Amino acid sequence: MSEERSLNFLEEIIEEDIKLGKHDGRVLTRFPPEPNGYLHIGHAKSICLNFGLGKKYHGKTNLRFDDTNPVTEEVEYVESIKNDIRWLGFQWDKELYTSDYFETLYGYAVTLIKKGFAYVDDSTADEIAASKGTPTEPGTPTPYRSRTVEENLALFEDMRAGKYPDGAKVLRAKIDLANPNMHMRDPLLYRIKHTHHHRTGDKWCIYPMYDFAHGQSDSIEQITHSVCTLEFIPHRELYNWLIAQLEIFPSKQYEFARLNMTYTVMSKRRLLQLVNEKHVEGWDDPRMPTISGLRRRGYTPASIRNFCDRIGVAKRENVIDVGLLEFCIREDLNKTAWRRMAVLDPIKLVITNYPEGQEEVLHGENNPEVEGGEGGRDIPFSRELWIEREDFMENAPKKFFRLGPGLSVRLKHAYIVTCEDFVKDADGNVTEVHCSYVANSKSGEDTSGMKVKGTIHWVSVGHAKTATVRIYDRLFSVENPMATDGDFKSTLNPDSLQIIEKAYIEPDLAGAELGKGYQFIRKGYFTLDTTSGADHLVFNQTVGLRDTWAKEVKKG
RNA sequence: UGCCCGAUAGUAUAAUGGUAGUACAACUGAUUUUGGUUCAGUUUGUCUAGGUUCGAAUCCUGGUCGGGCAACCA
Repeated sequence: MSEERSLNFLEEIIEEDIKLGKHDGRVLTRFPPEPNGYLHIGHAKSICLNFGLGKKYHGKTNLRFDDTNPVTEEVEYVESIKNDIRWLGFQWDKELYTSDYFETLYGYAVTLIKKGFAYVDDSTADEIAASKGTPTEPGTPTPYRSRTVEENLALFEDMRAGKYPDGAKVLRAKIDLANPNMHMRDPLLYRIKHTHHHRTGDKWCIYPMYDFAHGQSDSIEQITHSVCTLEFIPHRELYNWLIAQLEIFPSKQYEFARLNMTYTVMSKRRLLQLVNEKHVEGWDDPRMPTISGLRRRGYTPASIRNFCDRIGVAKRENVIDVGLLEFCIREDLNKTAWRRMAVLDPIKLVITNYPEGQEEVLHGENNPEVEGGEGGRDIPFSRELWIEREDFMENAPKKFFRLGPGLSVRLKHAYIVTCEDFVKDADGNVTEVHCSYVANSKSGEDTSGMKVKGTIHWVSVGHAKTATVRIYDRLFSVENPMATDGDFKSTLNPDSLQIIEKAYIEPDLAGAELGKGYQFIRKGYFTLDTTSGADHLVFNQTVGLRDTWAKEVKKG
């Protein structure tokens, strides 16, 4: 631990604050999701950041649901969000809801009205938009801007009492219609929505806007460092203005660049679209960049935390290569996944000089990366085996270290075999490969002195179990689906899911556990799908192994 | 056209006036009973023009490029 890791800009700010004795050195952050969708890998970045900051500086982190818009929010989302955060390995200090502060927020609004800093406006949405002017032209006041404090107080009370229909009136801050920052041109504070809220039920028919809820909630909780994404930068002036007028705890807002990743989209709105239009199975489809999707795909919490650590935190717009995420999960699984053999695209291999009916039990370690191999399992061996179709070539090039007429390979954990013949069907497809084995070449007791370049995996025909295996590829076929001219969905990768109905797996895999990662030797990392059952195993591919041979072939 | 934010290898991210470093990617080689892993090595970078300074990625000025801002969304 000699290398001192450099600080990101937020850590620098916090360390400076601590040095200056701000808030007596206290650090309190928060993660503020709106319960209107599932969490994705971009949220994971924010979660790791906020909880990480809290932990690093001996502070705490609240989980606060930003539930000010009952139209889109649901309890289902609340539960999934809590589950995902826990699964990622973080524990919040307090579980809070902006809706818990509705009464306080209402009081704040009254305070603002009394100070002459807010008014009730009867204009329509279009009228208000027009009255705000444009970035280059100042706005103009609506006829309601000059209402008296008493009038505003009474009207606002009536709004709360439900005397007006949706959209009839809003409460606006009275700031500056000519401000170069559009967010300061009398922003909306409250709107009328006669909608059932997932927590407050029908108690309220007016709901605060983000700008009149977020900063105030931060302040109520005495959040010291309120970290959000770049698009809120222009809101910061308003955030500070409201806190100053209300004379409440001065939380401070800081902004960092959200995560973008190649070959996917990263907004709840678009992910919801993919779900609703059935381009994927659901929020937890293994191709989705959601936490639940990654979990079902076989990603581990550690690999995601590690990823968030490596991508860094800055204010520059960025697009992370999805290859880095894949590197992180391979790095983790290589050290932890138990090795097993599975043949996904089978052809039969017959060992012509191995006695019919003979069987033997071989041994394979669970994990060669660990001293002692973490134990092992028995692997039945016999005369007829399934091997991978791609491990045989009729006319093999020089660098093909697998089977072909006259070529020898090692069968993993077993014997060296030499190909002598093969059988084709009427269509010219190879159906069987005939080999002879070298009896004294058995793994662990090889006295043959033979050296072969290649080792291939296999499964005994008579002992094999079957499973459905799902192979996943990137959801989109272009790096940036949003950069396309038309609909981003036109760049969906039609081959993002390949289902192998009948793969042959070694018998031990029948006892595979949900949530555990396995390496199918030479193929990749796999995990049991949530829909898998004892009578019908279903595996999802988490990620393939690095494949330098495929690269070689591609190069020609 | 107003305001705001940003710009360092292909992608990210450090260097806080003093040797441009790290990770991923790419490439070469070694090892290997996984064409995996591991190990060794190579290639590639400060947007631009001025200025300040003994010295600038860093400070200043102008420009260029990218992003954001005019939801009764957050």
